Amino acid sequence: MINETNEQTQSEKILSAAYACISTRGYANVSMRDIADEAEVVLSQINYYFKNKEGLFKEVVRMMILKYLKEIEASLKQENSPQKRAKGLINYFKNMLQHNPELFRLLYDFTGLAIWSPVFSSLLSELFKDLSDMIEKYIFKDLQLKELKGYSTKNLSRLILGSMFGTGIQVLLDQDEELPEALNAMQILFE
Amino acid sequence: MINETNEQTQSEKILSAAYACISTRGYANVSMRDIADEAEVVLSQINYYFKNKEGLFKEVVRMMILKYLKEIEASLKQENSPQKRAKGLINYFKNMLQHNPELFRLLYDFTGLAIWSPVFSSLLSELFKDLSDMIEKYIFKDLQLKELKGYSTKNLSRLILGSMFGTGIQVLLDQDEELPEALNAMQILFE
DNA sequence: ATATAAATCGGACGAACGACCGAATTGTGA
DNA sequence: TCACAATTCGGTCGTTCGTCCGATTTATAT
Repeated sequence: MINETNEQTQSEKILSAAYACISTRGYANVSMRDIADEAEVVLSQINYYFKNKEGLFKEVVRMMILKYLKEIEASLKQENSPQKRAKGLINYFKNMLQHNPELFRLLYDFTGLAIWSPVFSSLLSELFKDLSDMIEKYIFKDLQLKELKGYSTKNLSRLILGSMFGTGIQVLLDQDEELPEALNAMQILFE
Repeated sequence: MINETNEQTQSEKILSAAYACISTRGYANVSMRDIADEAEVVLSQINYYFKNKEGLFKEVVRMMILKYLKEIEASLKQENSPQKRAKGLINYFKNMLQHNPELFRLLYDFTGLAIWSPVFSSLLSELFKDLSDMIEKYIFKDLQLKELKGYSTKNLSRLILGSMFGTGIQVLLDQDEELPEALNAMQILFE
């Protein structure tokens, strides 16, 4: 009997454990022994399934990327008007920061890793591009040009993505409970 | 003869070397031996002057914080109108990303460290607050309320700071030379 | 049932790390 | 000049890390 439906394979257990460890403690503070323990698996199993630490981390990044792309597209296509879609995106981010900050920490952490490692920089760079394209597609496609005030929708999308990211990290660092409301101000672009 | 003007003391040499190493290779990829070599100093000297690795890194962070506060305030007070000051701030950021990306990398790196370490989170959290207050003071103080469209100047300042930070990291990851222009779109807030 | 492959296991390796120590050297004040 | 403190130096200690290996167990196909 292979792969009973409600049971995780070894490699899945490892991947889940790695995801959990890194998102709660940071990639720099997690060892392969930590992950093996969390997965209830012997250390050498990680090398068996993922070759080395970088191979495992790459899979975790891929997992995270899929999660972001899926969730954000879902939050964007819920509504119809550009304004409502922007609001939906903002709410998704505020919600994540409040109830699932680990996911945002993971993004920040791996983006930091990507700064110094070419292997990860291409992965993360693509994620930011995909997210920006998604914002452009769902929010700006239907807008009349006059509302863009001379700025390209590509740049505006990058700016919106950047403002969410940059505000998010401030929320994470600051215990001020009002800070997430700063994200609302992004709607000023559509008024 | 103590501390000849054009000569660095040992602790200054160590601090400069640490700054250089971390800003070009990331704090996670730099060892105390690397820093000692760069500073042309024996390893144990670092412990003598800074006690331990954390003590040294804290001083580097303090150094970086002063640099940011000083340079950004200078770029803000150059102009007089809120619009021009915003433009000056944007230009400072674009300039830094192009000619001194190490400085931005340093900020991103230590902010990432701050996520997981309480010691650094208070330092970085204060920096973001100070920068946000600075933006509020220099850009929004003179603006009429009607231009704020119901959003608090505090939140708008956080959003502006966040959009620069979040756009900056995208610029760093992406080799697209047009991307820094996305920062210009921030001026849409003042039109 | 048997041979072969896949998976699991415990353990060991060399390398790198931060911290620390005692000795040697240099500087300072009486 | 001398005693004492500050500084500099080379080296070592214990720990942790990622990787790798050989042996054992389990699954698969003939």
